[in-house]
Amino acid sequence: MARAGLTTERVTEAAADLADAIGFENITVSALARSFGVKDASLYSHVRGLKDLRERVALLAAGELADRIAAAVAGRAGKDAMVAFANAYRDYALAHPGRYAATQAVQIDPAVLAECTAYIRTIELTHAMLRAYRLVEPHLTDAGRLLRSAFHGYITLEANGGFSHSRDVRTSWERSLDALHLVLEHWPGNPE
Amino acid sequence: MARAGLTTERVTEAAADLADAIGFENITVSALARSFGVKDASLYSHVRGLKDLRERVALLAAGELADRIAAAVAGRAGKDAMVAFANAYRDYALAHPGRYAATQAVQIDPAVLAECTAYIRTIELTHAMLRAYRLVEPHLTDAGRLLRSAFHGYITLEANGGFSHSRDVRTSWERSLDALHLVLEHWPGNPE
DNA sequence: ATCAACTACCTAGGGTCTCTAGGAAATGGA
DNA sequence: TCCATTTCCTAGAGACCCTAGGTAGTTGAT
Repeated sequence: MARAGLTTERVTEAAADLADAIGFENITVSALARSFGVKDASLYSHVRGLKDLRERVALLAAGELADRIAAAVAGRAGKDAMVAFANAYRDYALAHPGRYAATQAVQIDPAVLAECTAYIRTIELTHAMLRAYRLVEPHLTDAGRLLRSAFHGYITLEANGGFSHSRDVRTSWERSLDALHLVLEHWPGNPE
Repeated sequence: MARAGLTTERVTEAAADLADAIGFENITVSALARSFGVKDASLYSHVRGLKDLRERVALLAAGELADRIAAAVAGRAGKDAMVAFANAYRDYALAHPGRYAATQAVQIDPAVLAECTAYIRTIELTHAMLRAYRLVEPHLTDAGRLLRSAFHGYITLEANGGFSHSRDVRTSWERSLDALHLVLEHWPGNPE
């Protein structure tokens, strides 16, 4: 009886790959076990259950996303940083739809979330990226929320076919980034 | 054997209510049957299956949402219309989280979508609402996409607890609408 | 009022999935 | 080599989706 060499990490990563392939909401313990050539029950030694598995995929993806963003914004400032942030975000989501869906679809246990820094890092990176725009609180928070909303919303709608095919999405996205840059420079109520 | 009086419409509506109560992704044929005091198999006379049921809920919700938006923007123009649109959208999503999730989570069969006007109406309403800003194509399309993205993203993040609790979301939302109004008035590349 | 046609709902059952309990086989260190 | 640990197994309960085919309630025509 040769062993498959399962570990929590390997199972999580395989689940993430599976999610990218067939959609996050379609991953099952059974399908994952099949992909390892192993019985369902075997996975329960490495993962508490489906919910736990999904949570792990979400945390994995959040970490990867934060890494990509961090690499993209490093050494940049102002509009340059904003565009790099946005594109890193969008590229990751389009390249890894299942992983990205995980970051959004999972309601993370607050206790787990406090221990994991991936989500917090993304927010911190957002604030750092906004630094050059010299926004003061509460405008900094408001602008950060709008930016993340716009990024997330755009990618979700794009991935779900919410845009008609009449206009190239890439170009449209870039024009939206121009618009967001403009509004960050002239945020209503923020002292010049 | 008293009858429950099931019809396709009543089943769909009950499913939508159930979705609002326990979450769209948690609705099951079994649970729905239980809520009617009926066996699972009985529902299959009215609905082809779970996929069909979810699709019907999505179309129901899309229609309701379009109605709310239409009522909100009627007789308004400019920023007034934009804010009314945004608030109608957000209020509906927060009041009916399951229904709203349905409009996003379901990949509608293109053939069905062509017959149903609800989704198209929302896009048309967006363009009508933007009329006062005198955007010319392709800026009109780009701005419409950014707006819908921002609305959708904001609501999704808010509903999933994506915002820390340090700043009031309602106020933050209103400042974001101010910002979006500003950018619509000065859309980059659009002739004044 | 009765009978036929239709519809609403049923029972029965197969298949997939989650998850638990407890057992056997591979692995690594003493 | 033998023991403890870990890895993977079999067995089985319970939930869910869905089909096939049967029964009972309702409706309309006669």
